[in-house]
Amino acid sequence: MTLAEAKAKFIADWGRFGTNWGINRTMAQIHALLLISPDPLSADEIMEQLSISRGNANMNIRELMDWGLVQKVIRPGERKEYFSAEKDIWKVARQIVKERKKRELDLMIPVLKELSEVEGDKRDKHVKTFTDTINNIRKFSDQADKTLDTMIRADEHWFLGSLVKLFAGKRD
Amino acid sequence: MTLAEAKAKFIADWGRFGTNWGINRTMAQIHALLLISPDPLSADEIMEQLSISRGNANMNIRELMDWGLVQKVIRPGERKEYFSAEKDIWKVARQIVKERKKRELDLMIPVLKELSEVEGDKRDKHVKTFTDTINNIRKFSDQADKTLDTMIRADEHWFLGSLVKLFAGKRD
DNA sequence: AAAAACTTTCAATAAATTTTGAAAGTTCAG
DNA sequence: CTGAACTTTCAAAATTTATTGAAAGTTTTT
Repeated sequence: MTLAEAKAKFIADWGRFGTNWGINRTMAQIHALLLISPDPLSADEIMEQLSISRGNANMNIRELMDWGLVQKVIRPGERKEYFSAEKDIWKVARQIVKERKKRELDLMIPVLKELSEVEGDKRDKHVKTFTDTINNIRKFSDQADKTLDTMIRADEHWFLGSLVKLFAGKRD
Repeated sequence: MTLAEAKAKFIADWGRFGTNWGINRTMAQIHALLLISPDPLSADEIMEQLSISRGNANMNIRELMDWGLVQKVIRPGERKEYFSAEKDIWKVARQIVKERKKRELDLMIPVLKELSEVEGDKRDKHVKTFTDTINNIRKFSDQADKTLDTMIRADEHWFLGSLVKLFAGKRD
């Protein structure tokens, strides 16, 4: 496989992968392109390489910056803005965990608390099943909240490795 | 908040949440409905409670069964099929991890291997950045593969709890 | 201050995904 | 077998999401 073929395949696959995770295809493709580019790229280069419009490129680059996965690079003496992606996948993973936690789990926890305070007679099985389920989800979420905070703080090359050892040790 | 209000809110929230994860709204809503139902529900009851069509209900129930999150319940002497969801969220989480791993990570690992074998001179920075990035992702994926397998095998109420202790201990 | 170089916005359009519902299929009791 | 009860399929329609591109906005140079 030539480099050009491999690049094209990686961009396509990463894009497809992204859509499974609620990320739009173009955003994932721009990310893929920047991950494999040795130097920062301008919006024009991204538009050209992915055959997308200026508006689309601009919007998705901004989104990637909001996620903390891409940075703007200004070259002295040049008007144009360039963009580069963090290439260390452990940092990328940590950043994604951090953002998703902030955007999802942190918003859900107070909602679950509110739902757990539903009125009604606990002897009614409908009430009981509801509160039991919500409380079960709350316990899980609270645990996940703490765990993810720890992972986010952990040293990059460390967290999954240690996790493996932990589980492996317990099992033997 | 009354039970009816709480149920409606939970179903709506769980549905919205699902769409962030590449799961369709209806599928997540059916799951939510079954999670809080003390007894199994028939397709007709699901259709009615969520105001959705028969085809939609059928399709998404089947998908939930494919994911191993919902089971068919046959009541002796009745023609109609009923459905119930696993209510233990730790089991639900494990099942989701297991399925996503199977559907995504297990497919991606061989692709990464193929991509890492790209031809070209390593002294070319384009080739170097490409292979370095792919290899970085491969290492991450291989680690994640092992870690997730361990998590999937772990006893239900255990894995995140122990994980938290590990991280907490390390930190202090 | 005007033009040039570039970035951002957003209404219109296109594409992808989801939903519907009627028809076809299946199973079973009589 | 036949019909009733139920489930599945799938093409068409509706909805949601993503993309375009031209116009507006901004910053820098002359």
